Amino acid sequence: MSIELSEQEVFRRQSLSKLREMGIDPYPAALYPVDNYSTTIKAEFKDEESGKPVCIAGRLMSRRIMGKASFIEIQDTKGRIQVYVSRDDINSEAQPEMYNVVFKKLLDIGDFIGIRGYIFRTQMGEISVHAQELTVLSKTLRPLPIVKYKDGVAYDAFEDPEQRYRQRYVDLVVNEGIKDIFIKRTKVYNSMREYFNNQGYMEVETPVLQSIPGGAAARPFTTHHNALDIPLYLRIANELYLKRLIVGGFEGVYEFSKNFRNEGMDRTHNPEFTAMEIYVAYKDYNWMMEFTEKMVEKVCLDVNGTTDIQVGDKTISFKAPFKRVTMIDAIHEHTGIDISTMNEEELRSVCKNLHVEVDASMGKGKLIDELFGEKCEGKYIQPTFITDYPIEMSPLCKRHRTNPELTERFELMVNGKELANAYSELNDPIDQLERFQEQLKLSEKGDDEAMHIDMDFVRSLEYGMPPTSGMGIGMDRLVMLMTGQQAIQEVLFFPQMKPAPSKSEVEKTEN
RNA sequence: GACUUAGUAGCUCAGCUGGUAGAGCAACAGACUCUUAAUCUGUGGGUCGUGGGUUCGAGCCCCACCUGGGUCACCA
Repeated sequence: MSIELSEQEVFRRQSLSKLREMGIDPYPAALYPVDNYSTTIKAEFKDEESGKPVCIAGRLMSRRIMGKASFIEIQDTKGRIQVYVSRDDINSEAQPEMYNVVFKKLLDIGDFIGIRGYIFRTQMGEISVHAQELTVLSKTLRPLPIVKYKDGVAYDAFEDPEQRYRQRYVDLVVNEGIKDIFIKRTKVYNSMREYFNNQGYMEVETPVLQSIPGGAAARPFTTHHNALDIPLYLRIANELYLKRLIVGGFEGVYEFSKNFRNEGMDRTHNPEFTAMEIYVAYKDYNWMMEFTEKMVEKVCLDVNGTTDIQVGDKTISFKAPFKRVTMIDAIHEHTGIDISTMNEEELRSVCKNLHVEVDASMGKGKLIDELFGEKCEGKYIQPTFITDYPIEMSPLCKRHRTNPELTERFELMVNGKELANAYSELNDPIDQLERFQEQLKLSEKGDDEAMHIDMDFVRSLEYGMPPTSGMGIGMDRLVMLMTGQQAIQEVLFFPQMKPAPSKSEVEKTEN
């Protein structure tokens, strides 16, 4: 059983056969000696250089045929350039039908072609390439969506998000600006690497498959190792492994960590996402705040050349330093209530009065966290460090040097969302074990996201970890901010999707 | 997971109080040697997401399912 090809697909397959009949390989093996790019030619051209030979390659994206001469647009990796193709220039003794048959009949929009020619300026003033030789480089069998542009405005853009994400390759080819988002994504990574490497910190790799999914509170993906016959989990964080490396004697280590969490999906959550975590010995969270704001400012400058970013209708300034507010002050500021001396019962009634939903399993720390989350978090649009979180919420974080109910923790809030999270790391092995045991109690109370106990990690602390500060930052969210995107799907090449109902595309055949 | 909204030609979209489908671009045939959303003439292309139901008759009404988007809940 075969599924019928569309009319346009049938025509393209016929063109493919005809090319072969004419002795033209539609998928040639030899390299094509490209020596220029569309936008480079346009940027660097000077009129006295008219006639300079170039060799370019790319997709044929539009055609304006006027009898014996045509203008086409070639799209290469950097952009588009217009090419003038005339019959008498590209026909040759070997291929006298190059223009009338190959170019006009057998080529389609989307096909890869190579052009040898020279640069010139048209009568309308557009810098173009005058073709002297046309080479078929790869024939396309499916029609691309046709998006036309005039003065930067797209007409009939390919914009169904389902199709754009499922077929990102098409999105990247036809929609202007999509590639730029991903180019910026890589610039963000490069800028951050440069920042860390310049200070002597080392990029490392730690296990993705873990037998205890530690370092964060989240539901993991589960898998199974056949040879060992044990369950394994895709990591939800890499924190505990990086700290083991600090125990081992590295002064600063960092990792861009693809993490996996088996939770809901929406426009700020994808089941696999990237966090960058860095740990530096002999530092504390105050040092880390400065380190973080300088990093974010540098990244923003490197990527955008400015510290002001437009996200939706808001302008966000990443100019360091960022504002710092303790969590208790934040709650005071946004509710008018001072919770600093309250016990669990008093907090519970505050939540009730403010209509913040709570349940019986929540302890004092969780209640404060809920209050902050409901009443404050969304208010911090400009980058702001929220500091000194309750101890129950932070089982891997060192107790605050002046208040044992709090921890030396900060989160960086931007655009009403958490962007980064950092601690003065807990390095007291006895305290760490007790905190893990508290988590176990929470788990028995019904909290299915409480942390697992990792005894090997505790053992490593018993061997001694220097005072250390660590910081994690959500790379996808950072890229969203740096590119002004409002959905995580827009900054991931291939966001997670439910499999589309298959109509056995593979069975498609001609006839 | 809940609510809501959508799925019609390769793409972007119309489609009346139910009477078995239209446009632009793309495609095909033709004209045109400086066009640029090229233009002009002509032509073809659709199991209207899938499966049921109501009806003389369903793209439209009803039910179920599939796959998106949005809002909420949980989370980074």
